[in-house]
Amino acid sequence: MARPDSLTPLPGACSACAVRPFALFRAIPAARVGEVARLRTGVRLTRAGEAVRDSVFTLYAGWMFSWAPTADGRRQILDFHLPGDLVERQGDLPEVEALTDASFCVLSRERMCSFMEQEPGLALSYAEGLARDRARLRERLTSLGRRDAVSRLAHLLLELHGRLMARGGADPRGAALPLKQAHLADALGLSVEHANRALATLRKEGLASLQKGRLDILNRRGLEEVAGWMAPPPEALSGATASAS
Amino acid sequence: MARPDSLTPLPGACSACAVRPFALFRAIPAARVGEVARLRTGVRLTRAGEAVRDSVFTLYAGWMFSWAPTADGRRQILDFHLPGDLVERQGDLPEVEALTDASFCVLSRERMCSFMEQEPGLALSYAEGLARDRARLRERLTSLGRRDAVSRLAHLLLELHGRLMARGGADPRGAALPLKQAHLADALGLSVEHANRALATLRKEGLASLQKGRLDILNRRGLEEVAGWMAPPPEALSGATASAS
DNA sequence: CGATACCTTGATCGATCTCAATGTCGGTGG
DNA sequence: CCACCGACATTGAGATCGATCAAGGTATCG
Repeated sequence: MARPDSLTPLPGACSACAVRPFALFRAIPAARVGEVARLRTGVRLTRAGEAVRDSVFTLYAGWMFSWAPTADGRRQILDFHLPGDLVERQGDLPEVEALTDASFCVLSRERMCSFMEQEPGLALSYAEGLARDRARLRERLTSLGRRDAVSRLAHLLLELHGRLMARGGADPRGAALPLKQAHLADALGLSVEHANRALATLRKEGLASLQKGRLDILNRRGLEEVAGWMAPPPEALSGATASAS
Repeated sequence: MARPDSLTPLPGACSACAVRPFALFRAIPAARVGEVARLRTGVRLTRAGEAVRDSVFTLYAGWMFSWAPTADGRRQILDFHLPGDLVERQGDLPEVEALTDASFCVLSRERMCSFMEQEPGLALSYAEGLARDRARLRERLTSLGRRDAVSRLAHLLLELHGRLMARGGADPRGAALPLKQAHLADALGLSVEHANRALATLRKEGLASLQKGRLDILNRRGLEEVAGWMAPPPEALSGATASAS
């Protein structure tokens, strides 16, 4: 049931890392990848549902999500993390939890900083990732502020599908999504019951269906329509450096 | 009525720039600030309510905001920009509009990028700004997802007050806020009428009042209480470089 | 003085929440 | 094999928060 690769041991050498083309270190020329290994303080495995306490790491396999608690004890999911993503926590926030079994490379914040000071390409790659995060958060903010439940849901499904496509983790008809309805609800600012009804609406309209961890896109055009989707723009300031999208 | 300094001519030399301590270029040692001037392609003035089309600039005086249109023609305000902020647009989005009369320094994206490649401190400073934006967006996302109207409003007022305090633009009792209720509504995902009622609630409870462009914080503790406020955490990955907060 | 922009208030409507069941399915122990 | 259990999904009914619609009110400015 867990993704086959989530607990696979990581390659020892970063040069062989399967997610590097999508990760922070894509910016480092192949010849110098050896130095990257020295930023790493360890490799970890974690089980679905566990909290992750490391403060800087690259997710290698599996999914995670970041969330913030509210005063009344509920939570808001801030972002989902896919293989290759750099995840960062400062102090206690945000909380990061493994959505599936997962493995990741812990990095030394200190060594990263000094490496970035010698290697502007790395700093720019880091900035590029932040700019992407920002763009995604802006899109979500627009959803929560101005779109109704069905539209929000459609939007999130398209976003996740797009991110998976970009790393070869999906085909155009759908993808594996290990989300429970509770995660959708917490990401979209809805109650679980209403998230369920929104999902049912998409299914009844023949637009998309999410069942048993599998997303099926039944009518892409229609789904984009209800989402009020606009194609994501190219890249941020660091666009000059950008490569894969 | 407009802020006195919004249309004041900018100093010719970046070394004399009043907002540099809060801006992207705070990272550049004083001795090298001369080179910064070469990144600048021009200085602009704009009137309140006008759209700004330049794609990278540092706001010098006045306020702006970024927003995204929705499919049904409404809008979501994504962020407010204060003097010293770096503002960036890619392609058409987000839209940026001047909230007050404003003046700003337009930068060459191309020259910025190449300068960052020689000057990692600048790239890190850029990243620091992005990380701050992200933190703010996360907080807003939590508001829109999980807090009610009054709490959202209290949160936004505290956030803006904090940002102004950090640059010496406010005292602990309040600050000048050139926002109309329509801006609050569009930032908080509310109707104007409901934003008005939320504001009235804060006033009636003796927590805060916003009138004629002036925010008064009447009961900070109480305001933080209804906001579900948690003190903002220190800095991001680039924290090693961080200076003022 | 009138016009315009902004704020305020009230009444009604509707989307979403809450609460309370019920259903489904995969596992687990007897 | 079956009974039960826990986690998750689904459905229904009623309560709420905030949207919408419709007037006014107020202030500023030409």
